[in-house]
Amino acid sequence: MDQLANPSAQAVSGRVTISDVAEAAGVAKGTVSRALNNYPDISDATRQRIRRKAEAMGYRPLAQAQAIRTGRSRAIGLVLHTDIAGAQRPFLSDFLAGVSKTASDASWTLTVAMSAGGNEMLATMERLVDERKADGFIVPRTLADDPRATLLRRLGVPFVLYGRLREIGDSAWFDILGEDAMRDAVRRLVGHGHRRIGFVNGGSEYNFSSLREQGFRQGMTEAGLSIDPDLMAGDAMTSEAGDRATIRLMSTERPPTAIVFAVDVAALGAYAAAERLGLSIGRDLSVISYDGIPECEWVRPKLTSFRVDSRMAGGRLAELLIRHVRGEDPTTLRESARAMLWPGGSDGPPRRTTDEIARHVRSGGNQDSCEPTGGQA
Amino acid sequence: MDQLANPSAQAVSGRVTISDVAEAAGVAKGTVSRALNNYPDISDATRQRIRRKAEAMGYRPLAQAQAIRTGRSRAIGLVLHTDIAGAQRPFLSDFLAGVSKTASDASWTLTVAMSAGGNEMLATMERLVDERKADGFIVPRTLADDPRATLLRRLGVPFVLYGRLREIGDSAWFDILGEDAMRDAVRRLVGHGHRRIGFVNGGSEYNFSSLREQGFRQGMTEAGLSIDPDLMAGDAMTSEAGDRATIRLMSTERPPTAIVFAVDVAALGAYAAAERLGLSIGRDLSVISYDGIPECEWVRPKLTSFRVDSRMAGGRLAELLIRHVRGEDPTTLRESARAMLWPGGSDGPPRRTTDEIARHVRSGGNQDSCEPTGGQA
DNA sequence: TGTCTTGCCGAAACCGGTTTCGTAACGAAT
DNA sequence: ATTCGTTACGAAACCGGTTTCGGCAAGACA
Repeated sequence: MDQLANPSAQAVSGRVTISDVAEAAGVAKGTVSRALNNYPDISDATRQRIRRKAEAMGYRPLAQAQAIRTGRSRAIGLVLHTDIAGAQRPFLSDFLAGVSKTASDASWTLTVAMSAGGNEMLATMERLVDERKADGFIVPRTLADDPRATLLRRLGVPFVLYGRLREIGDSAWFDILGEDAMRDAVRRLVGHGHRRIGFVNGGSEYNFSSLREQGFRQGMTEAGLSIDPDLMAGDAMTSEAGDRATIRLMSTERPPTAIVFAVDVAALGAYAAAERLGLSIGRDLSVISYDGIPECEWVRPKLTSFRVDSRMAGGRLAELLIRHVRGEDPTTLRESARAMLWPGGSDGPPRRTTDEIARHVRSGGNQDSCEPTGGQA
Repeated sequence: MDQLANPSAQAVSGRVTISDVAEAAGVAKGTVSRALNNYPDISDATRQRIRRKAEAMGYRPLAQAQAIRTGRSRAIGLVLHTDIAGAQRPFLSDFLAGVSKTASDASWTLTVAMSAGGNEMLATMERLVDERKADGFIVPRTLADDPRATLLRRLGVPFVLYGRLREIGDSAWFDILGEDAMRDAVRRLVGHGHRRIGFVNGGSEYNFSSLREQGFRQGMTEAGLSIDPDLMAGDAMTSEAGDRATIRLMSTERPPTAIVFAVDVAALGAYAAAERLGLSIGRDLSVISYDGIPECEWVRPKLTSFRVDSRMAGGRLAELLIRHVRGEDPTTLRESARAMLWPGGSDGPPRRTTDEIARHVRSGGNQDSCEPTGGQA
């Protein structure tokens, strides 16, 4: 007799409540709640009936109301740094797209906050938890020893790391295997014929830096190349730092013919450095980097880089977090993916020997900087 | 006798509730609520006493609980496009920083969603309202005739536009005066000595495009220059489109010596076009653009652009929205700001006449592309 | 056949707030 | 001294859910 719910019911009250469903189904509202939440003490027949009825009426529980009892509001928390100089900027849009798409498909929402790092960030997270605006967090840019993880563990709040801690513990995480990319970068350069290869790492506070260095070392070892400490630099998270590091490496007794960068923005600094040194990127100096920021496409020659699919990463992180909040064992919520090589014109066979480059640099460079700066159309 | 609240109370229950405050103050919880929400039927003495007590106990009302009665949860909604090719990417981080900083200072939070535009986006917004995850919206990238505004008006949900509608109505908005920037760009070029100046506009669906064109036209008129329809292009929202538009303008009978772009990404396309045509940006062809994306700094010569302070914009928008939700008249919630000139090396005095350029282009360009491509260190 | 489980559901308390309603106390007006 | 109107607050209903508690009926067991 009550095959179809009155569709106007929704229009009248503005929204279908659990009481509406209960009345329509002829049961108590507590029963509806338990039926929909899969309590074991509801018979399958009743559960199905209520479920169908709720569906037909377009009932969707109000997360807010659930939250005041359950403490959970189906919201993913994401707290970003305001300050890191452009570090996360390029990926942010894609990353958010991935997170929010997955979230909204699961009827979750995304609460975003920004803060200036340090204790302020921890306070922000605590406030979000306290106000029940976030059931759990995605923790981007994992540090080797991350205070955010420490805090969230203490609070008993679920979280998923984007990256891996030095001490993993029982945390859930998703990460891109930057170490594999660095190794493959070396392989590719060796394949071009390079023998002297430098490495410019990112900030040592990030755990990814040590992983990427490991990857670089593995690649060198595999190729039977020794690692010259003079050709190793670190803490380059800006183009200025990348510039300085490049200058340093190229000013050594026996400069490299190729440099692997752990971070794109640092690699961009190599372009400025090369310009001043009168070296041509892609010919005199090969560069391979990591991240795949859009600027790779703008510089000439285009920067060869391992591209990270930030959107996919965001999506995976969101799913892992939701499952964590729902109670799955975090140690089973771990995934990784690989970065994809995006070839530009910034790497290729060495056109000058180490000695030629060294001489050129020592002579002040720049005399023949007008030779075409490589790169295709 | 009860000077200081027992700080452990908070630790015990995990959170101070309104009942805790009521008990401590010796009043009914309804009284606390009314006192804190400035109901007129509470005496000043009582109000002060309760306020101080609440303060001392660190009471903060749970937005969720308030929401189920009031319908408002102190959350700003922001729905972004997933697809617009990188169009919003560079600003997003700063913009979010501005929004969330202002929001959190007012104890508000930010709910972010992304969707593929069109009806899906409208549905997303409606869902957020329905689930009380957003009390109002910031509407970025306002279209000339924006369906989001139509929807939100119909739903009676407050919103603030980032940009201006063609038909403003009674909407609240914040905007950067792109028209002033375009006018100033023309002035600057005229000051350099340019007489033939082209204009490449953004997408006609955006209202800012017609505003910026107005600004360009005003600048030209002011300088006593006529506007050649052959030197006007539009709908360039990508570097490819900017590339094509540049080629078209430079292939006319009497090509321009300078082009004003309404959008940075389009202006970046001019670099590729100039490369193929054998023209040197900043010498053969001056370019001024608008937005101030980070890529301006990476290209050579650096792109002269009017920089938008996205962080400030986000902050202002958040504040206007909060005030709107709190009941202020939206027609009083309107602000504008100016973009700031960020000079690069992409514009300067014309080094070649229109005719020389025309000859060069017709001859296939490219023979003397090796001349230093301008730009300082 | 009587009792003990067990399955299934209604009733009611509860979460942390807001809002309505009713009334005690007080001063002013009659 | 009544009556009346305010003022200021307590009590309780309410928002839309969840969860506890208890009881009825049917099946299991003795």
